[in-house]
Amino acid sequence: MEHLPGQVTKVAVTVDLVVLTVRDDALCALVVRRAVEPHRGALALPGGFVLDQEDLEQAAARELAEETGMRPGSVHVEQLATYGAPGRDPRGRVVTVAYLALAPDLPVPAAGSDAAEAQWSPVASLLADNHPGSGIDSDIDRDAGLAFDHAEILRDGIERARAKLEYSPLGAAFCAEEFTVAELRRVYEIVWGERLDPRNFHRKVTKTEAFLEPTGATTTRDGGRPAQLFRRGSAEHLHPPLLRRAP
Amino acid sequence: MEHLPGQVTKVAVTVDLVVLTVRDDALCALVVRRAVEPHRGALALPGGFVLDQEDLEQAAARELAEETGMRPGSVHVEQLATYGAPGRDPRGRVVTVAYLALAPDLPVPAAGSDAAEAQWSPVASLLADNHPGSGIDSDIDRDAGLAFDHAEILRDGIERARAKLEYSPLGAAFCAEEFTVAELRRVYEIVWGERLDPRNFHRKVTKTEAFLEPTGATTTRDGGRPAQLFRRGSAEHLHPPLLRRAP
DNA sequence: TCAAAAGTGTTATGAATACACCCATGA
DNA sequence: TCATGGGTGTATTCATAACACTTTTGA
Repeated sequence: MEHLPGQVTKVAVTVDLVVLTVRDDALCALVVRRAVEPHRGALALPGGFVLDQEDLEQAAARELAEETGMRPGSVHVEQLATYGAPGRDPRGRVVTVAYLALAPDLPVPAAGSDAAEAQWSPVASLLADNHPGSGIDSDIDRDAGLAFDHAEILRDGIERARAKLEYSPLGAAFCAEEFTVAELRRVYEIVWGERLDPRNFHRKVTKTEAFLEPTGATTTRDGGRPAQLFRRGSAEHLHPPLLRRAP
Repeated sequence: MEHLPGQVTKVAVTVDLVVLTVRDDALCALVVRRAVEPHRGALALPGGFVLDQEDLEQAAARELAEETGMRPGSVHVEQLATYGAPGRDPRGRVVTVAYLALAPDLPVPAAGSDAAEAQWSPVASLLADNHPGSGIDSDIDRDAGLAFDHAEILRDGIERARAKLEYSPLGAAFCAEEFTVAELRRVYEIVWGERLDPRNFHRKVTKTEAFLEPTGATTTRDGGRPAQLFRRGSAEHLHPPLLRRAP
């Protein structure tokens, strides 16, 4: 069945994951410390090569499980974009398909995985104008920013997540199975870096059909008067959208 | 410099183009008739293999020029998504990075290109439930729907275009360099398949800062009272967005 | 003079904002 | 009883929807 023209360039394909969560009042991404060259010692997005006979989506789910121990069930995963500049990997031509994952703040069940220690890191510090790690000279890349073009990928992932909160119910993907309106609001505030009025937010998300599904239970874990607990509703879109100040 | 692990699967990478325009009151896509197997005789999206040392964006621009003769300047191109299911090309593992292009209704300057005849075709007929062309038995695939998974790619491209009209000034990418408000409105109406109030639409697009740039000239080509001609403005976003009925 | 489309004005409706206020709990 | 956050009510502002009406052309 192999009838591809012989001169066709063949390239290695990887998937890379932008796994975001909200944690300690900051938007955080999952990163691993690279154990091998290139960019050994530098931080990078988790990812790896796509296997033979493996779908891209599958590869992303597998890497997510392998490198972070997360169960696909509790995490939203969607394709982000593909990066294929010829020089992006010094080892040769590598095209990477980036995926965006939104996860609740579970303790990284890292232990047991064979990968380098995965850890949550605030995106602000990951992107704080470190030099894009083109560590050709130095032997080890510690503190040189994200490896490869992963800073660009992370930026794109964050922007996608921010935009999605406007018109989809995916903010809930950052919350536990059951959550209060205030917890969801804090997700919005942290992802957007913007204060929202608690009362108007409450009205918006509770009045929008099928956006939230009440569980009947309440909690006082946030202090004050008991708050209703909700699950994510069946709505796929938030219409009309909940807009940020100005994009 | 080649230090990729030897057992890494290498795959061929193509770019495929969803080139859309508005033409004869219908949303149309550019398709080519395949001259070689697989799916010989079937319609397919224009595209081709990414060359050695070529960026993905470059490859998309090159294919656009080669297969359709369009100049990049007059056409908006953006990455759409990547498709890599193991069985999507019978010749072997091929991952395709799809690009979305929005073009004005130029006569396809096809002549002179070495590719198969490119032609505009209404998307409604391209997607009218033909069997997804898995033409294993038949020798020639004429009238068997789009080749490969191109129907899925086309659907994704159309949905992206529809969504983008809501919050970006890209509707103008379907118009000539200079256009009237009514011409822009017809783009919206045809892409969305929905009637818009001419007067409210006029107000919305002309009052939004930097969305349209008046040229000073007028035209009567649409009949009736002369209409002002505009160019696309410098705005990158349309805020607040111009929403469809219900997504 | 008429049809046709451009463009303006006006009112009504609906949603977001801003904020006063009451409610229910733990400490 | 008091601090804390949950939740409701309401006036105001802003944007869109709906539509009457005037303007400017070609036929």
